[in-house]
Order: sequence, then C-alpha cells, then structure tokens
Amino acid sequence: MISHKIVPNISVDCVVFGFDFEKLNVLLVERELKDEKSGKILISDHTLAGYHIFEDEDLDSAASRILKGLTGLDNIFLDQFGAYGQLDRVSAPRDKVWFEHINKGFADRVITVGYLALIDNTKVTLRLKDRNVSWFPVSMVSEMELAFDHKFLFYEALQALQRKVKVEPIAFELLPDYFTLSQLQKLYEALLGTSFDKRNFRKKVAQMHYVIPLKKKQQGVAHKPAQYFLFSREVYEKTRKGRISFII
Amino acid sequence: MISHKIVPNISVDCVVFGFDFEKLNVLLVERELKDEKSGKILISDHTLAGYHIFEDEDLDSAASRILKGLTGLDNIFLDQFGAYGQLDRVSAPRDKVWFEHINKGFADRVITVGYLALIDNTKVTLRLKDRNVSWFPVSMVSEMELAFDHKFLFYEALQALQRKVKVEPIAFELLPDYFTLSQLQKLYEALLGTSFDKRNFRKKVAQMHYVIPLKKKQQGVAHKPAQYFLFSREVYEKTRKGRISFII
DNA sequence: CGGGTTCGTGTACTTAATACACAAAGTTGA
DNA sequence: TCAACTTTGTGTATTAAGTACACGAACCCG
Repeated sequence: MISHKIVPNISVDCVVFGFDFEKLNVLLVERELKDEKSGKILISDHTLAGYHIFEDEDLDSAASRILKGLTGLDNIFLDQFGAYGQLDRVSAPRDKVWFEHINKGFADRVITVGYLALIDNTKVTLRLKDRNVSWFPVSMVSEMELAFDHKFLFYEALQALQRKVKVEPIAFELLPDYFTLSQLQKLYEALLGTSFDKRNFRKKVAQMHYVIPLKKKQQGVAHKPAQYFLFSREVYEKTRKGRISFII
Repeated sequence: MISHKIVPNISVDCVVFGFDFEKLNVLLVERELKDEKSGKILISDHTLAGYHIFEDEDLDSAASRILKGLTGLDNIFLDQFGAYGQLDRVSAPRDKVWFEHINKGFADRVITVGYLALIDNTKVTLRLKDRNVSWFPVSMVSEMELAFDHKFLFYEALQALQRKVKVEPIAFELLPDYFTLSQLQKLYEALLGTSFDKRNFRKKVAQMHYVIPLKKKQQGVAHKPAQYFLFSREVYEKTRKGRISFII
C-alpha cells in the first residue's frame, strides 16, 4: 500500500460476530466525544468497525484492513451483505455533531458496504489501541445506542447470517479447529434462536461427511468427555449437492 | 427529483433477466463509438444497463430509474447482489478510449452496485430511445464482448439468481400472472440448467400452497389445454418455514 | 375421424425428519 | 472409595418427502 488517501464518500462497515460457547456476540467500537473546554461528554455510544476505503485498495481489502487493525488477525471470514446508500443514513443530531468535530474530509453523503465477519473467539485478543473495542451479546444490541444507521446495518447482517447459515457451512468459522458436537449444536441454536433434539441433531451431523471425528477427547471436564470434531472444507466442496428447498 | 448531478464514483448496474418460455435471456445495451472524422467504428460491444447514481437518490431508486428508462415499467423485482470496487474494473484499452470520448465527469475509479432484475417478458416492450437495447440468451453471453467488468458482473448475477431461486420463490417474477405448470417447470430447468421429472415436479408444486390453480385453461392450443396457476405472495408469507438444508 | 401433441395422473421404493429415554464416562467431595 | 453429579452418546418407530417410471385424456389439424 502506497498512499492512504481516503475515498470521501465510500466506506466499509464490518459486523463482526463471535461465539463464546454460550451465545453470539458482536464486536462494537466505543465512540466518545468530549467538549474540549468543559470536558463534558457530548457523545457516548458505539459504532460498528468501519472506515472509509482508501483510493488504492478495493472493498474486500478495506474490510480486511479494518479487521486486522482490531483483532490482529488475517484471513478472517468475510462476506458482503449489502451496499447502503440511503440519503438519511446520517441524520441523527449527535452524528452531525460528530462529523463536525472530527472533520476528516468525509463527504456529507457516504455509501457504505456492509461486511459480515465471523471470528473464532478463541484465537483473538482485541487490540484496544486508542479506541475501546469489545464484545456485546447480540441480544443486547436492541437496547444499545449505535451511531449512524449502524443498528440497522447490524440487523441486516444478522439476517444475512441467519439466512446463509442454513444454506452454507459457514457456522464453523465461529468455532475453533476442534469442537464437540454439543458446542456445534449450541452454536446453531444461538444462531437461529431455536433448539434441537440432541439425537436428531447428531443424526443430521452424521450425514455431513465433512464433519470429521478426531481421536482426541475433552480432558479435565467433570463429566463424560466429549469427542472432538473437525470441519473439512475440502470434503464439503467435493460432496456438496444442490436442491430446491424453499417449499412451504 | 430536483437535481440530477451525478455522483462521479458510484454507479449501479442492472442485470435484467427475462424468460421467453424457452430459455433465460438477459437485457444488454449496445455500445458503439465511431471516430468523428473517419466514421470508423472504434468500439462496438454491449454493456449492462447501468449508470451513475444521482446526488439526491439512493441506490435502489437509481436502479429503478434505470429500469424504468429501458422498459417503461415500475415495480420491477430488484435485488442487490453485490458491490464491486476492484481497482482494475476498467482496465481494457477500449474502455479507456470510451471514457476519453464521453468525458462526462465520471471518476477514474468507480464502485458499482449490482442489481439483479427479473422481468415478466410478456409485459415489456423495450424502449430503444437513443441506444439499442435487446434480449440475448444467457447461454450466448460467454461468447459476447461486454464492456468493463460487465461479463464478470453478469456471471455474479447469474450465480446469485441460481442461489436465490432455490431458497425463495422469486422465479415467479419471470412469469406472467397466469402460467401453466409446464411453463413453471421449464423456467426452473432454464434457471438451474437441469431437468426434472414431470410427475415429481408437480408433486412438489402441490406442496407449495401458494401456487394456486385457477379455473382458467389454455385456449387455442393444438393439444390438451393446460390449467393456469397463480403465485400468491400472501399465502407464501403466511406458510413459509425455515430449515437447515445445506447438508451434503 | 385419425394423427399429432401436450396434459395430467399413481405406485412402489428409498431416504430423511421427528419424537422420545437411558446407560456410560468422567469429576468431585464426603 | 463410592455416591452424587453432570454431560455424552446412542436406537427405534412413525411420518413425510424424494425418486424412478408409463399411459390414457383432451384438444387441434387436415
């Protein structure tokens, strides 16, 4: 990367999901603005992880760059879920105040491209740097204040995730390399907000030849140890099948 | 709409699909550039239906506007399939020549948002206006020359269509209000490039309670007349169900 | 009224979905 | 050391959906 001139009217926002073996979480960045003289807090809320794209990078690279900055990780699963160009994306008073203060040469009207990111929580330690970044339960977002149209974007991403998860094996991106079937089941339950019968769930997994049992078992747990499994993308690609399945 | 100032670095491209009861077609716009002095043809190929967005319209409106201009129709089914911002989107020599000639204040680097449009072929008569617009069989696109990255965008759209058609009842947008089951079957076969057994296909349709038989039959055909059916979105919305179905 | 064409239907078999309960393997602590 | 605790891992019966396959019925035409 040579120059870092931003494109003033195009940004990328990443909705980063993680799973802590209990529930789904989303990564949000703290936004705070203090009055320089009085020290009074003018704005205190959260935003998605996003920034303008640079003149010399494409959209996917911009998303990767942003995620690398927050998590230190490369090769994060990324999937575009939409481009948003509503005229009133930035209409709340506090968002206008924010723009007046930061004054970084952003355009009045910004089109943003939304990316869904899935992270293996066990691999990441957040980089706080100058801004505060942390995980919030997905169920908590409805009660939070998010900047701009980021709450809307978040729900767009969540919907896209729920749609996609039924149709492609992307949920595995949220798990470590080894996982137990109970963890996998909990993940699907968290993603879809439903619950499954354990035996039927496992019967289904048994048909997924790309979920492969390992020799390893859990250790040090106060109950019968579970077997570990592995997701193999290669096997998936080789054995996938299409089907019309929207009926009813 | 008040002003019509364009946003120089953001465009919308529509991949418009139609079905003529035999095969899938796509709408393409002729692009021709003649040398003003010699009259020699410098460029002669096709583009998707696209244009820059205006400063005072959002992305969906821009796509609707473009389609209205070409077809005269409002309320065309539209679905975003992606945003594209590769640095080399416009790299072919003839595309650069084109930009030099038209010189309309477009930026060097343009991000485009792709829209999939589905049209009921029986309702549309193309508006030629100053540019030539016509239908081409989808199977012919591979052999055609398309401007910019439009061939790539076309295949992106086709893939998105094939993916979506398996999961949502959007195929009906390509059919007239009344259709026969054989037409519906041909449509799915054209969309997915497969063929289905007639009896099994109809068994499947029988489960879709939102495909509703009418009293009307075909008339004036030289064979047993087929019954007409109707797609009801209301019934669909009421009876839809989710399911994990990506297995194998 | 015979030939041509597409429509519309049924059955047998295989595969997947659902509903449901209990013994086995490990840890903990009395 | 064994009893209590916790989570794992498994099977069967029933219903629903997928697949493979062939022929008479309805209409037009000449």
